[in-house]
Amino acid sequence: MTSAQSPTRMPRAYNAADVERRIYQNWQDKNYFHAEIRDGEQPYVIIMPPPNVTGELHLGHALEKALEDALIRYRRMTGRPTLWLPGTDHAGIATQWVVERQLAEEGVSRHELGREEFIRRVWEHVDKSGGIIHEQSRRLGISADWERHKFTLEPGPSHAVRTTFVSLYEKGLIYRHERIINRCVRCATALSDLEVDYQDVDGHLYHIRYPLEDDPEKFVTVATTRPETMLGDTGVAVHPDDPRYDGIRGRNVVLPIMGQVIPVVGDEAIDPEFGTGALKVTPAHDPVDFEVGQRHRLDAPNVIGEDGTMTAVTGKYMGVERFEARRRVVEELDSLGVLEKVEPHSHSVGHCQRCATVVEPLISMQWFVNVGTHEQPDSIAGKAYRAVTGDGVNEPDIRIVPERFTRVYLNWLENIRDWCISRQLWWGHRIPVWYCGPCGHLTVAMEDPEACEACGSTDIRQDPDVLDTWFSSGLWPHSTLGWPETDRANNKDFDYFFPTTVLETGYDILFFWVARMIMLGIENTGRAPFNTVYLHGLIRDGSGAKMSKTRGNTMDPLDLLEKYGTDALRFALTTGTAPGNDLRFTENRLEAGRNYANKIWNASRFVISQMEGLHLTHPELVEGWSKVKPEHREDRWIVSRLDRVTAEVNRSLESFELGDAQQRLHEFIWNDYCDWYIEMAKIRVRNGSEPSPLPTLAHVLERILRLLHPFMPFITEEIWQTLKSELPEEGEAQAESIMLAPYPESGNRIDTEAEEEISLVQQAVRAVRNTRAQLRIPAAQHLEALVEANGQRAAIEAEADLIRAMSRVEPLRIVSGASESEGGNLRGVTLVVSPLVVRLPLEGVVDLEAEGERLRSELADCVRNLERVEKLVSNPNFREKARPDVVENEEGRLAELRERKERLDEILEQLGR
RNA sequence: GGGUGGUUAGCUCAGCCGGUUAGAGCACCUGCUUUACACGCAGGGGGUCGCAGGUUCGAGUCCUGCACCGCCCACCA
Repeated sequence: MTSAQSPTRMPRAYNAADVERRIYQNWQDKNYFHAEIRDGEQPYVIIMPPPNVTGELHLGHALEKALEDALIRYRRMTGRPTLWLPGTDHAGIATQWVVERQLAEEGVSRHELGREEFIRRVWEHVDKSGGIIHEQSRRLGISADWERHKFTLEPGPSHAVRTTFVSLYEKGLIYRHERIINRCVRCATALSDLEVDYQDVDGHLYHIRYPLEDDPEKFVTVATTRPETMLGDTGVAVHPDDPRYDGIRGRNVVLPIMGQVIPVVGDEAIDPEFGTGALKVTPAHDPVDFEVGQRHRLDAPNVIGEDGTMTAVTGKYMGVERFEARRRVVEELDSLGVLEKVEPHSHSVGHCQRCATVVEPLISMQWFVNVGTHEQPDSIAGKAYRAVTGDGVNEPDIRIVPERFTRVYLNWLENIRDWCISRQLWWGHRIPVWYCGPCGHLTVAMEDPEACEACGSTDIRQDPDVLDTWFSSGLWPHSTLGWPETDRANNKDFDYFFPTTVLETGYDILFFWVARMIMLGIENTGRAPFNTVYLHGLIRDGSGAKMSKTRGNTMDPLDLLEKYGTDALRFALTTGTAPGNDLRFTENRLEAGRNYANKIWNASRFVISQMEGLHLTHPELVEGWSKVKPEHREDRWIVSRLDRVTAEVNRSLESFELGDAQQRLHEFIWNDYCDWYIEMAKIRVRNGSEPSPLPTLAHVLERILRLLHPFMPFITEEIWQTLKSELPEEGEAQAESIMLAPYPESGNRIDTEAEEEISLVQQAVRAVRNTRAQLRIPAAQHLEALVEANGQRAAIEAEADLIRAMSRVEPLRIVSGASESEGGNLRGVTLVVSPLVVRLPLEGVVDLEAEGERLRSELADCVRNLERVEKLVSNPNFREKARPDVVENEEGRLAELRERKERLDEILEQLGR
């Protein structure tokens, strides 16, 4: 700790907890996250998916925020005006449910409380716990523009909701209609098709006999999974061509229990293969039956009420809960002798996404958005469709990453139906429609009306329903930016930041949210709300199961960042996965992240300790780093590698390949910089030889920190600030914060010659180390070595110190070729790193017979390869058709293999003597 | 039923437009208190890239078929 070279400022191990809060506070205090409008510059904008107001941070949020923050920090560093706008969703049904549950504990229902008081209670809850998730998000280090935070229920977004409703109503795209919809009897509201989850349930198929009206001895047997609905049957349907029912179609049957006379109709929708081929038609409680009923003008009495109990229509069953009714109806049918049989039957049953109650399809008056079909050019669905496909002339406005989700999106639109947007809830945006008592007119208005706009009566009453939460979320990219105010003088944000750049979210809400934003965004603004949809996958546990509280396999991101550090968590979430793919998450990944952070910390600690107090002023450190090419070969090598990786990382970030970018950086930092370059540099540092490697060490480290900053913001800032204090007070590294420093661009310093020469040195060093390990020669023991340079003499001589130190050979003799080394007592192990030959005089230690064996097998390998490449290169087809650079590559490889073979032949010949 | 993804080292996964001897992390084996780091260093083993055809000078990568696993959507009474 207190050794002479160890800097006192940096502890031995990186301790994330010590630095994160302080750094984040500083970023916030300095207002770095706030986006400024800079006219003439193209902004980069991401609107954050708004979490539920009562939600708490989970790993999915952490992943989403890590990805978005990386994109945002990267663009901010490239100098673009960058906005990341956070927000919160009121989450109608979810929030209402939370508060209702609290009330239930107090033994009160919301109805007892009344609407006004209930809403007051919800606000109370929201005020208390509403900000939690964003407080938690801050721990992730995210650079969102908190000043621009929006909540769906605050005036701006609410005004957008109202404007949209009124405008769609006036365009005839919102209508009220009686329709069969999904109702959750627990939540007491209608649900959209998307809010219903289907699960296979083991049930029964009941076969029931309906006697013919005019011949009671005969009957039609129907099969159903829901016998209680038979109370509402108004027909029986069979296939028009089903010969079993010839002579029965067109006649009537008598509905058991109820005694009603209902017709047998022929309908194409009936599958003769299923059950008995006869379907009992309950138009009010099944979507298929509803359609059949419509086609044959059958009545559709609701026999199950909105509360899930049987209605008055059912007579003695009135008020009986629907599943109890099922039991009793089956019993009664059995006692009547019309229950033919009961078979076990597995089928899919819809459940409320929120509370898992079995949904009840029933006929009800609801509000819908008319989305039209994808083929209609001017329909909502049609425009949303063409935003992604293009219109045949222009390029599409929206690109989806990864691309495969484009088909999924289009496929959904191809089958879309009108969207039920009314919810029988209290928490949300109230539907701005007033019904007139006397004249029945509907007043739909921006301002709450005092009187009916048609007859002037003040006897009006507002629709009690609220809008689907996704209706307001669907406006999010424009409503958060101040739409409908689009005039620049009044609203610069919308004018400047819309359309947004990237919409990043999980693929699981592609339909719920992304599609709705595209539909409503285009409808309202005439433009696609974003250019790119970037989708991430789901986080799963180690065995691939979805994480859920009920499964008990969740991990709390706050615990994890406490234990491993935020940067480690972010690294763990975003590395080693491709866009849109699910991620199996284990603590292993976190350990790897923590180790990585520690590695960077210690490499930096070493470099900084060497620099302390020296006040280096080398040109590399002062200005035009990208133009300065260092003198030393290994310096040129690491700088060349740096420029390569810089180019790759930039390219990967541009194309949303964040995992790729991280992997490349990781490899460069750990292998090239730490394992090789720092070790090489130490030799010169120890020898005190000039020029010092310190400027290059510092330069590359500084660049590494900036390259890595979007992914690991805390540790990079912490080290950067320390490093900066040792650097000259001018140049790229002198921003106040690393997050304001420019993102590195690749310079013009790729140096293939240095890369090849250093690669030779590395191979030679590896070969010697390998030999040591195999022969169990202690690392401390020096070995004599002779290198035949074969054309690389200048480079090898220049790097001799390095080879000596890294492979611990001493003395090291360098000769031009084999002829010079003959006669020496250097028989032992011969290593071929063509064109180099490295000889280790280990006669006696190594069995010459075995050594010959090893070399012969190496030769065999070489020859096999050589033959393959020779064949390829001499193939006229290849020369003609392959890209020139590929041909050149193969030719280079051929030369290399020939050289290698020559060396091996030579050595084997000597050995044979 | 429609759509879509996967099958690559013991495990988890990268591998973009087809082009060196297929990679990473973890795990495993051997050695190492080498003063940045044992959250480490050095070295090593391990893959006929699901199967069968085809296209191509060349296929993990493209096409067809098959097998198995997964996800989404759908009006399976």
